[in-house]
Amino acid sequence: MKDLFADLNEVQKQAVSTIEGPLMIIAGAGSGKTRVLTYRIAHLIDKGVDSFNILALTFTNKAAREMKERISLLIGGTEAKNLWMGTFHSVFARILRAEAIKLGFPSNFTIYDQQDCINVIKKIINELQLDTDIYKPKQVLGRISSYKNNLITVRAYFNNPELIQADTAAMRPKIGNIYQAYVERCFKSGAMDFDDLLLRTNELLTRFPESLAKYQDRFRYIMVDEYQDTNHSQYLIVKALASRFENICVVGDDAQSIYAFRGANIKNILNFKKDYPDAKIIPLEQNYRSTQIIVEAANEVIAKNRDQLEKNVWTQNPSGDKIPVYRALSDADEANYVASEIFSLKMSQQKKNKNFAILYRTNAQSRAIEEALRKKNISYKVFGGLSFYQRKEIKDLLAYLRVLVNPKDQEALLRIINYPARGIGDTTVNKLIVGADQQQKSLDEILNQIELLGNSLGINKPTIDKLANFWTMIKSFQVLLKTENVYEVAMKVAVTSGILKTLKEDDTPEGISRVENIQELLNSLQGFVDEQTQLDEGDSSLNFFLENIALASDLDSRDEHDDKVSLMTIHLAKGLEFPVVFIVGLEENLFPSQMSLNTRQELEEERRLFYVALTRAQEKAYFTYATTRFRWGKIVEGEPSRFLEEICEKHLEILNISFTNTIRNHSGLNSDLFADDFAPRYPKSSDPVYKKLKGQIKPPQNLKSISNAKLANPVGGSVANLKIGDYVLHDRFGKGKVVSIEGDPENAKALINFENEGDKKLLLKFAKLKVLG
DNA sequence: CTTCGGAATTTTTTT
DNA sequence: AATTCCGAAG
Repeated sequence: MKDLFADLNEVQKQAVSTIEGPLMIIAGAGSGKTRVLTYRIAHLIDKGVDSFNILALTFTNKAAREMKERISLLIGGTEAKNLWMGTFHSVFARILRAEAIKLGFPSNFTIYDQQDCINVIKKIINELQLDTDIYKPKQVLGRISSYKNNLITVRAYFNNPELIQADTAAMRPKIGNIYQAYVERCFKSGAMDFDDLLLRTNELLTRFPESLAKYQDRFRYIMVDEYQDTNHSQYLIVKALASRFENICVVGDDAQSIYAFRGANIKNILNFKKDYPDAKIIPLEQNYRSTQIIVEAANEVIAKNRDQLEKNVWTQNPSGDKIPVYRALSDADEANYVASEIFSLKMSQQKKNKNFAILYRTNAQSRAIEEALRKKNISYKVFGGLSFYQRKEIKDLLAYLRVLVNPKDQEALLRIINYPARGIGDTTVNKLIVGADQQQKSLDEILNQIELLGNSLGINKPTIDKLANFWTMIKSFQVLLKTENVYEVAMKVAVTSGILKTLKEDDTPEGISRVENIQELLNSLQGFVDEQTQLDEGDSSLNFFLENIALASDLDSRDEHDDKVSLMTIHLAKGLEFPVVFIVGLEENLFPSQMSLNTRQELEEERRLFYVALTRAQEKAYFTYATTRFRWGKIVEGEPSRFLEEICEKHLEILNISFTNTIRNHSGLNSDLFADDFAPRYPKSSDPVYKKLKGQIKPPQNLKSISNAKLANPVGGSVANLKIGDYVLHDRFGKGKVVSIEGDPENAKALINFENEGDKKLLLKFAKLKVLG
């Protein structure tokens, strides 16, 4: 066993060796937090603590896996095997599987992702005959989610006049009814959403003292990483579990709290000392990651925030390069600058692709950058955005698998009942739903007896047969599942259901890629089976596979051996580090986001986000912004982000025109700003409620948007005379050859064969093509 | 019941 | 620009 203390500084040693009682480690950016955590766990085990009694909650599953590996290396042997490590969601999902029956859920409950939730809410809003302009499904879900995260159940909601009052004041008095219907429907479907995984865990621990005792006894040592981003629900779980032994160690940095929008409560970390008056607090302030310039610049920005714990992050590292600031003329220009900078650093300093990260505020920004990197043949990987498992074809096949595991999963069932098309239309589906409602049965129970019940539901004979056939097919898959492994079953499903056949009929590039995606899903099932069967206590059930997917994040698939530039949102970059980091799109209304300018709290979160972004960089950071950018199908003008102003100029290397000349005076926030945390949100004037109630009120004009007509049409003479056989250059698709042209001159479309992208049909008016000579 | 095409709507961040 | 929604024709 290796000497655990040899490569730690004094403060880190203290943090590692304090193992009893409550402890809060305030870990500044780059201060060796992960090292402390791993060593601390290794130290615990070294001191004779059974790894079975340790619970460590991390932010991603991948972080957990890696930490576990490192611990195994430190202590050797298989001691670390029993460690329970993972995200809140995955750890408690596992516990809930074992305990679900107590809560009235089947142990094979489904986990609904956000899209599933939104679909359920949409249906409810329609059924209640409410207006989806006022009750926007996504917003409603956000509201429900925040209730759940604050442990406000439906009953608690209706018992709380203040909440009802707040929603009524916001012109949305029916939120409670939607909430109620939503919870009922999830329950009937045997489904939990992400928030339920935490809420129901709380329910389990409060309603069943014996369960509480069991897990308190098991988890004698608890560690929570990224504590600043826990929400109230998570906070209560931790508190309940830790209350017996109080061996609770939380690690976090209030300056890096960036998930308030999904309920994270920065007060959890700010109030730790109140919860545990005996708590030791150890600040880790020495940064080992970044150059002095980067650390100082980051400190300058974060200092503008009012709500924070005092700390002083410093470094002994070399001072390093100034941070270049590039002012781009457009998003494409910005992307090209980044790409050529990467190219030249690779040449001059032998850097690898994987040494670079490009960080942005919104996923949509990746497009322009991808294009620029492709042009320079720099290989990259985009994280986040629309993930593999959210693609339609994947969700379709997964829906079949979900129904096999949990036939009550209504969302999945409705998704596949007529896909591929088998003549079961909306009319029939509605009859089924109404029938199920009247008879107090679930859809699968109706389908089980469809031949008996169909007539009384007003379904005609041929349709009954179709339903019966469909259901027999599902049943046959279920039988198969008893003897065959999940890969074989999924394969069978893909073929027998007709999914593969339907997809193969489409031979457009998109269609072909859909088939490939299905293939990839099948491969990953195969991989899952192989992996799980090799493990001693592997679980190769379909149920477990689906759970893994539901809770997987895109980051979990990150492979350090892959030599690729990483593109991701700043949120996703939390906890990572890269030698060179580009922070792009530093413009007002983009970063800080337009949506975050209403309250001081929101603006401060954007600033923390900036802090996170900058502190990812080890050797060199770059800032870029664009004066015009393609957004929402329009060209929009932008001005430099206020965050650039907040950094002392001596740390910056202004590459072209000084932004300080162009910067406006940011008076700070928009109108009625200093809204309090819990003040009810009154609808803004742009809110549809106002339009509905008071007739057409003009929304505030976006001052910055320029009419499309002038700029987006640089066709000029050249493209107007486009002929078949011409070679053209497209902003995104690159070089291509014109195959055909159709339509009147005003709205002419051209079919173009692009070298890298295949055939595309483009409207010339918008395509911004350059004809190559 | 299905399919197709035009219209409307949309953009923050995610376990 | 891209996705989703909706209505009409088949």
